[in-house]
Amino acid sequence: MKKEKIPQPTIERLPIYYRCILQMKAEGIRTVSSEELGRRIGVNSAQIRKDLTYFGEFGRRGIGYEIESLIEDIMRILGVTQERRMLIVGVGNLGTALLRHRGFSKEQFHIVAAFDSDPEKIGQEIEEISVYDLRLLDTIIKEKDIEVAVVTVPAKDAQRVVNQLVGCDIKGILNFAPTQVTVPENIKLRNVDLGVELLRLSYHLTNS
Amino acid sequence: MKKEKIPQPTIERLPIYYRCILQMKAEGIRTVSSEELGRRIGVNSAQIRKDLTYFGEFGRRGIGYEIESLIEDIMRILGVTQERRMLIVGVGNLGTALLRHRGFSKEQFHIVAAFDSDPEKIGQEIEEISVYDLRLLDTIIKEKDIEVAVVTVPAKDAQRVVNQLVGCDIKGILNFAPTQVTVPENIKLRNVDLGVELLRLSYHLTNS
DNA sequence: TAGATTGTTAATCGATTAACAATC
DNA sequence: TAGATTGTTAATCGATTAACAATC
Repeated sequence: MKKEKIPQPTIERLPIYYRCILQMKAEGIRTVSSEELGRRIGVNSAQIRKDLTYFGEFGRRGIGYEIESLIEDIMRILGVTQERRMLIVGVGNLGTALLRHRGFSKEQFHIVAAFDSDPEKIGQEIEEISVYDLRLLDTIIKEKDIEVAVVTVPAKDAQRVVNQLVGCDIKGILNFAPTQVTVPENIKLRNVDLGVELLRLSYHLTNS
Repeated sequence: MKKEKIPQPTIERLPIYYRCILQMKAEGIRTVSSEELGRRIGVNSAQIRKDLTYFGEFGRRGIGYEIESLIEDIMRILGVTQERRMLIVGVGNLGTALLRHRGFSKEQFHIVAAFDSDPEKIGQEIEEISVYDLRLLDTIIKEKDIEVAVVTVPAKDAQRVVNQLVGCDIKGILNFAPTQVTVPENIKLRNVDLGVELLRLSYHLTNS
């Protein structure tokens, strides 16, 4: 689909660029050079130019990048233009917070269903989103045409839930459970592990 | 303090190794080879051996690594042995979830105070942790000898709060606010941005 | 034209990995 | 001794960055 392989670090940085230029737009700025953008984000300006040219030529020599159009271009690259329906498995503290969190279920991602196996929680509504029995996963995913799953279950249940999701043809998973899970390579998996982040912080606090 | 510079990717991986061998210990496994550990985590075995030898010689040729002692060694490297007192600024959905989240405030990190500027929230207790007026930040940090701050305030307030924290001699910050904040270089900062993770997932879903 | 800044090449830097002597 | 696996070197791979022609 693409001519040249995009380096993983480039992909990791793109959303950061996107966030930064959105903020600049809000500040009323119209145009930005790679130099200025790099300064704000803390990366080399050549890096930014190179990252962007993997996807096209978005700047004007002597001028810089027009913010309005760069936003549109990066939106297209990231696929932000396409709406995506999302579910949450595990309506504990974190899951509930993410359900309530305005801004998590915003932009293109919409949480449309929640799941738990606790009978106390099943049937509840949180922010107008129904909590379903985990056993209905397959039915509801098909019914509501859901592509993405957020996993906020305890570590011990994570792999089982992920297996279930994979079986239901979910395309992407954002895993918050503090454990390594595996998926077939056609499924996109991203891990967000708060404990691991604390350990990394701990390392830096200890060794400096 | 260290002879050789430790590569950043090595530091990022160490907590992953730690998590994995903790789990193996729980499974009753006594010894592991770099080959087996690499297979579980999904990295090359030479990578693991190299990462570990930045810090010492922990294995035995022909045998592998003894899990019990490797855990102790990595704990020491990560500084997990040292208890650290932590606060949360911003008692919204996410902040409250983290306060309640058993396991976040476990191991060496203990949440000992929470802060907000909303009079409705100030004075409350969540999981036996008091919510203080943000203006008391300096006093309480000194009083309770707090080193680490978790920031869960809205994006627009993040930089101001971070500046306040820096002024109070906080040593490390875990920032959940979806915005780029800057700190002096002697302060350790880690960003966890859920929105950015969703954007990265979006990229992979769109381009594949 | 002069100044600014991109897109791109090529050099540099750094991280990963294959290979193997050391050794359990 | 034979087999396994580490620690470490050196080769490979890939990412970052300096430099500059193109061009606004």
